[in-house]
This record gives sequence, structure tokens and C-alpha cells, in this order.
Amino acid sequence: MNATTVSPRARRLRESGYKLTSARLAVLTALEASDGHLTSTELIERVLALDPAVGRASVFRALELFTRLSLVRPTYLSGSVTPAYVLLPGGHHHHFVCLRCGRVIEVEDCSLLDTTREMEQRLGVHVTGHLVEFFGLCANCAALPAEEDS
Amino acid sequence: MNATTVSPRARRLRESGYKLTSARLAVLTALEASDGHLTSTELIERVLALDPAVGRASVFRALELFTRLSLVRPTYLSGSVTPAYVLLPGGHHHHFVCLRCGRVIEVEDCSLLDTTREMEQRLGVHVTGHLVEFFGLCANCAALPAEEDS
DNA sequence: TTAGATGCAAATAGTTTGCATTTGT
DNA sequence: ACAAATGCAAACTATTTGCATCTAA
Repeated sequence: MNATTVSPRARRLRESGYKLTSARLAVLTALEASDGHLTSTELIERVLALDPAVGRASVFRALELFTRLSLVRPTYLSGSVTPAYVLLPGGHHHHFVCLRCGRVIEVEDCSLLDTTREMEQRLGVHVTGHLVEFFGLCANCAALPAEEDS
Repeated sequence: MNATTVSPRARRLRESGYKLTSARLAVLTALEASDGHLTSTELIERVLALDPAVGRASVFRALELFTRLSLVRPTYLSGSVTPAYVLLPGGHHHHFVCLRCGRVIEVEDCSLLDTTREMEQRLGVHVTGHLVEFFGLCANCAALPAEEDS
């Protein structure tokens, strides 16, 4: 793989001592092209569209590696127990999930920097990222009367 | 079921219009007796210990309901894609997960109340809770030299 | 009384594994 | 050159579903 054409994340992979394989690159590319939340199944579809030679297992292996590297984080949205993977630009991600209709709204605001510093000191840990999930009812569902799915 | 002996969460279930069945009660009891994080498999074990008549499916159905009611939240720890369920006393939960050894440290501090209010106003949503996951390396793993599992 | 919830067991879908082979560095 | 990573396909596990029955309110 050519060092000049790869994304910063891909470069980081290599710098962490992992091979930048075509399978990993396809997974990364698919994730970066997404709007933010992809289940393994959706991801496999898109990876195969990019590179039909990639095996499913490698997608799971890449996801596990990316999670360990804090490039990505699995999160549970509604309706399914299958996780959706989100990219962590800058090491974090925040969203709101509607518990009724499943709608997800990205939230930019991050007020956890101080908390993070304080926690690192107190616990002696090294924090590489965080995920914040707010949940409840979206404007639509909050306005609805009884219990019907939108 | 007797209204005077049930936990606040159980009461809340009934008040939300759901039946307080023995399956749901067993799941709730098992969760409340836990230290905080239980996978569905661990939960099923404990539920069966409490009440052998409960079927697996009901455990999953209860977890889905409890998630919708913000009593509980699925979260990803390390090693497995299967979620661990955490109780949400006061509607929230915060923890740190070590990406290397999987250790989980509960974090009390919550600095998201203002953020929550602001968000509810801006997006028109109704927030019933939140989950915050910090991740990185625990003190132990941060101190370790290369790449071996502890 | 009766809508809602259940247990069961079968079906499904998602994930992991072992291994021979390939590939990035 | 060679350790690391892969693809494959089989094995496995977790989750969901349909349905007759039961039960909390």
C-alpha cells in the first residue's frame, strides 16, 4: 500500500505496527464513507462492494482491532442487539437515541474534557476516547399520544 | 404480585402500564443483585437460579422492555460483541473500560446535567438518561511494556 | 375477563475458529 | 524472508419467532 495516498487513520494503523492490508483498508474506507453508524452486516455489504475478495471474518477482526485502537466504538442503538460501529474522530462520539422510533441524532457538544483530565489523574488511567449516549424520546415521539410505532 | 414488597423499579414497571410478571421480576432482581454489568448469558443463569420456570426468550424480552424504559442500557465491554447490561440508577451510568485487559471501573462524577438541559431545548427531545463510556488503558496496562495480555 | 405476557423449541442470524495460503514490510 | 494477516467454510453462540397457554390486573 502506498504511504502517500492513505488516510490519517490508515497511517495510524501502520504506525501502531499493524499491517495496512487491503481488508483493513476496505473496512476503514467503508466506515469513513458512512454517515456514522454501521452494523457489522451493513459494513460487510459495503466492504464487499469495495473489494469482493474480503472475507467476513476479516471484517470482524478489523473491527476488533479498530476498537482496541480507539478508531471505532461499538454502540447499541434500538431494535437490535447487534452493535453499530461509530468512528471516533478526535477520540469521541456523542449522540441521542430515541427509544421509541430508533432515530439517532448526532450531538457535537463535548463537555467532558475537564472530567477526562481529572479522571486520568485520580485513577491513573490513560483515556484514549469516550462515547456519550443520551436517550429518551425524540421531538416527534414525545409529541405522540399513546403507544404506536412511527 | 404484592405492591408493598416490590422495588421502586418494579413499581415503575407497573405504573408504566406493564404487567409485573414473575419473569420480569426475576430479571430485575438478578440485575439489582449484580455488581453492575451482566451479559444476557450471565443474566439468564442467574434468573434461572431465582426461578427455573423462566424461559430465555422472556429474559431477552424483559431486557428490551427495560431498555425502552431507561431502566437498563446495553453497553460494549471488551472481548465480546455481546452487550453487557447496566442498571441506570437516576437515569445514568458512567464507566471506564480498559481496551487491553477489559477491566471496568465505575465512575461516579456526572457533569452532563447542563449539557442535557441545553440539548433538550435545542433539539426538542426528552432525555430520560445517558451512558458515558471512557476507554483507554488502565493504570496497570498503561505501565506494561509491550503487547502481552495480563 | 381478557389483553398482555409467557415458555417452549425451532429457526435465524451473527460471530468465531482452525488452518492452509497469501501478503505487507 | 517471514511474521502477520487473510479467506474460507464449518462450528458455534446468541437472539428471535410463532404459537398455544397462562396470568396479572
